[in-house]
Order: sequence, then structure tokens, then C-alpha cells
Amino acid sequence: METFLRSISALNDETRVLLLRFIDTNGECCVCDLQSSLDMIQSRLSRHLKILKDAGFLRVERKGTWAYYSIKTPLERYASETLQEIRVLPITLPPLKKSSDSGVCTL
Amino acid sequence: METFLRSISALNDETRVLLLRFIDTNGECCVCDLQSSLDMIQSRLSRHLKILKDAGFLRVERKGTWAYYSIKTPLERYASETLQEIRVLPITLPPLKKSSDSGVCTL
DNA sequence: TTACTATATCAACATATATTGATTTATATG
DNA sequence: CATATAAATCAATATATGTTGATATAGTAA
Repeated sequence: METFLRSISALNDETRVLLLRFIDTNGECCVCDLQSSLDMIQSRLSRHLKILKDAGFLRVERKGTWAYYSIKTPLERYASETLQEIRVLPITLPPLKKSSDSGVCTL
Repeated sequence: METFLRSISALNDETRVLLLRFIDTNGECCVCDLQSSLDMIQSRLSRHLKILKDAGFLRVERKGTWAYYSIKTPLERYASETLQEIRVLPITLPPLKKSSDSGVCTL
């Protein structure tokens, strides 16, 4: 029950569903790419990314001070079903704006 | 997004997951059967049953002053996947106590 | 070391949701 | 009609969660 509710409560927020869809669509993103693309402040993103990671939807890879978030693979069966559901939601995604390309965050 | 989040937020509560599992296991239940079986007060049950119904997990059939709740059929694909997930959660269900058998609620 | 950078965490506040007991509604019955 | 019953809704309160700006942490580089 605990694990199930952790998954569900991670999904129970429009910001996090958008994040999952965005990262699923665009692949691995660092936090500052998400900041520039989704127009969200860093503390807000950090919070939601942690919740999605703790619930088993995302993985993080750290390179120096940078943190790259991507969809965890493999996903649990139900998490995978959920991601499929999120893939077909009629969401208008903002385009990916890479502010990490130069190796320095261009914010 | 709206519909998806309505489903998710309906699931985001231990009481409602328990209700789904209980009704799925025991079949159609009236509110007072749930009161006696789950030891919950009526207003609390009424609230949660409404949320589950509005999210498309339950249906209601009214007979006189009684309301019988059961799992809606057919369920949407994702709702059905979710119910399967709930079926395998390690929950200890209390036994069904029918307080509606005599036609009068024996509370 | 010091300064800088990207991210994480914290504190304060606002909003959303759950619980309870009281009230209301709808239906049935005398 | 008046009364009773089952369920729904409401009002008050408590708890949980999201947002923001400030601060802390960890890594990098001078």
C-alpha cells in the first residue's frame, strides 16, 4: 500500500505529470534545461524531481555539479502503464531550450 | 490532463484504495454495509464513494433510500490496470458485515 | 585557500484535502 | 399529513502539500 500510494501521490500534481511527459519526450535533461524550457524556478523543479525520483519514475546521473534526470529504466509494470497513459494526454509541451549546451548554464 | 488527474487524485488516499479493494472483493455494497464492515462513519464514506464514482471507478444503483455501490463496468483501460494493481496489494481486508440483510440497517 | 556554479534544502506562507458532528435531502411508511 | 430511515451535504477544524525566496551543500577552478 505504501509503495502504491507513493507512486500515486507522485503523479498527483500537474507539474510533475508535465515533467514526466517533457523528460519522456526530450530525454535526459539537466535542471537548468528544465528551468529555461518550462519557466519554473529551481527550487520548485528540484522538489518535484526528487518526488518523481523517490517514487521510481526518474533516475539521476550526476556529473560534477550538474544533475541529469531521465526516465528510469526499466520501470515497474504499473509505472510503465502510467507513463503510457501520460504519453497520450493532450498536453501542449513547450519546446526544449537547452541552457546547458555551452557547459555553462545560460540563465 | 484534467481527467487523468481526477483519476489519480481519486486514488491518492488510503481510505479510497481500501474501499475499491473491498468492493472489488465483496461485490455490490450499500453504504451501511461499508459502515459496519470498515468501521467508518457515514459522512466519511459518502464523501469517498462520491469521489470514486465521479472519477469513474464506481457506479451507484439506488433502490429507495438505499444506495448500492459497485465497481463500474467496463472500466477505462487505465482504471482497469489500476484496479489490477490494487488487487495485488498486500492489504488485510476486514470481513464483510452485512447490516442491510434484514431490509433495515442494523447499526 | 577563495570564489563561483548548479543543485538541494529550508522557512514561511498559501492552498487543498480529510475528518467529524450537525443538518439537509429523498424516499418510504403509518 | 407526520415520522422514520439511509444517504448526501455542510461547517468547522486539522493535516498535507505546493510555491517562493533565502540559505546551504557539493563540486570546480583560480
